[in-house]
Amino acid sequence: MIRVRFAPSPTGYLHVGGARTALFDWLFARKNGGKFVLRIEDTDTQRSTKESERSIIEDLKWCGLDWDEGPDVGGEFGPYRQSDRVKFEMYDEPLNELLKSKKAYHAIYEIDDPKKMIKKTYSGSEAKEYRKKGHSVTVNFKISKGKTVFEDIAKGKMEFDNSTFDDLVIVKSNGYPTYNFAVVVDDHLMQISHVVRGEDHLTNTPKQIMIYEALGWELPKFMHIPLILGPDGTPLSKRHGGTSVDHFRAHGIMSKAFVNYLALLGWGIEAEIFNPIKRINDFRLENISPKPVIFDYAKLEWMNGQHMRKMPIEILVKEFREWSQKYSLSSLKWFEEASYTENVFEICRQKVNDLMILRDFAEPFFDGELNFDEKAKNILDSSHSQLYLSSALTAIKDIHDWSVEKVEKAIRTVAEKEEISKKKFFQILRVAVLGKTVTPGLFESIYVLGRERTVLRIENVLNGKEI
RNA sequence: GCCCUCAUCGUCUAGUGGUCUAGGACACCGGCCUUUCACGCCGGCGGCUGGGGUUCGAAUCCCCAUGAGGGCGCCA
Repeated sequence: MIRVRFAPSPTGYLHVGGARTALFDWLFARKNGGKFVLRIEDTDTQRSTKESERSIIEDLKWCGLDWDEGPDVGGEFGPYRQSDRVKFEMYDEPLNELLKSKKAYHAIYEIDDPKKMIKKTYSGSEAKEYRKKGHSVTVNFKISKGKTVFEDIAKGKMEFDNSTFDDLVIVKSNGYPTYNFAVVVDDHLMQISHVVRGEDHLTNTPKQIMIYEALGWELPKFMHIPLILGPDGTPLSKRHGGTSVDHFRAHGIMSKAFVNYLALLGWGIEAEIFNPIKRINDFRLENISPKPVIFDYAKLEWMNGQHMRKMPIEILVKEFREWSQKYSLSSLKWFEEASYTENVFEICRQKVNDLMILRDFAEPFFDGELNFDEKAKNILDSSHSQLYLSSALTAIKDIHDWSVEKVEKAIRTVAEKEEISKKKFFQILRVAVLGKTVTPGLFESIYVLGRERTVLRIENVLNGKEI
């Protein structure tokens, strides 16, 4: 049985690198009919927060991932939060075994200097005495002599000389297990068969393997996937434009496109726009590129646009509604007329690549005051604009059989009759009707807006203070 | 400093000893379309990090150098 896990620490938002790792874990589990488990590694009592755990879970779900076992869904190997596992004393037995076999020892530190070790002891009672006197005491794992060798699925044979490692703290002075100890115990108890994680854990692996061996436990298979870097080749950070999944969500990237892009980063698949979930059968861990990848914001944006234009319009509207509600960007009155909304989105989606810009394009189509910016005001103030607009108004009122073609014909006719350049005339009309200089196609816009709204808007401009 | 990993256009990649004067996508540049902005279409620019080997033949195999990333926490 293949069992993989994603084990984030709830100390911040879900990072795009984490999301990609989780995606690959998930893909691997699903491809092989295995189990995907979510485990929360919150042994850092200072930095872990419930809010962070909540948002990580939400973002993972947003990415379309689901798990068979986890803190929210339970499972037979629970609990799935390390702090809970501490409460259940799940780390005590292996710890005592290491102590008993003298593969780990209590380290006693100077009272005023918790960095300076003054004594090692195997006696638990002696350690207790020191603790009572105010010393910090940790349990450290003894690194043995020799070499540690393992096979990494991506990188092949890995060999480490144990002398390059120092003894490692496995239980902190506050009693909590450290990462390197907790992962080993949990992965073993949860019967994880494949540890697929970020490359930042590569050199932790030999340390963990030594613990597995000291406990006489069977090793899982390991695979380390490369990290994601920013456009300048340094680790992806806020200064590059955002690193969290939430950042991209907030900026109007859609789940489908985001996951598509993450999958493309490193997955040697002969496709560009695709749904990773539908390509599970083509997924192989061995195909994942072994080199660090640079996150390309522009390509993600392009990909988002591709998905926006390809998806059924009602899905787009639904995604937009969820997005705007989550980020409190608009009210529900926008969506009262479903078919009108779909028509608006249909003409807007042709020209934008993310939900944020889609919102800018769609906004003027919905009821409310038009906000004319400087550029728009200048166009409305240009000579004879009033005259042109009243001609357009008359023409629009006279159109029979409202259609895009009829609208176009009527407007072009006015331009010819008034002997004004189409470019100029169309801009005046565009601004009068939508308040902006950049909009979807003019004729489509007027058609979608409908005669009533169009007429009203032109009349508002003609009667307004603008002119 | 020590240890580990990686190395094809600016970016993501195809390529696994001859079919490579290295293919695709994004970006960029130019053109077309055109009512704005885009989308779309067409075209262009652009790469095997360097040096040694192995071989009749190397982007592909080996070694060294260089560069980049990671690790060396009572963080994970």
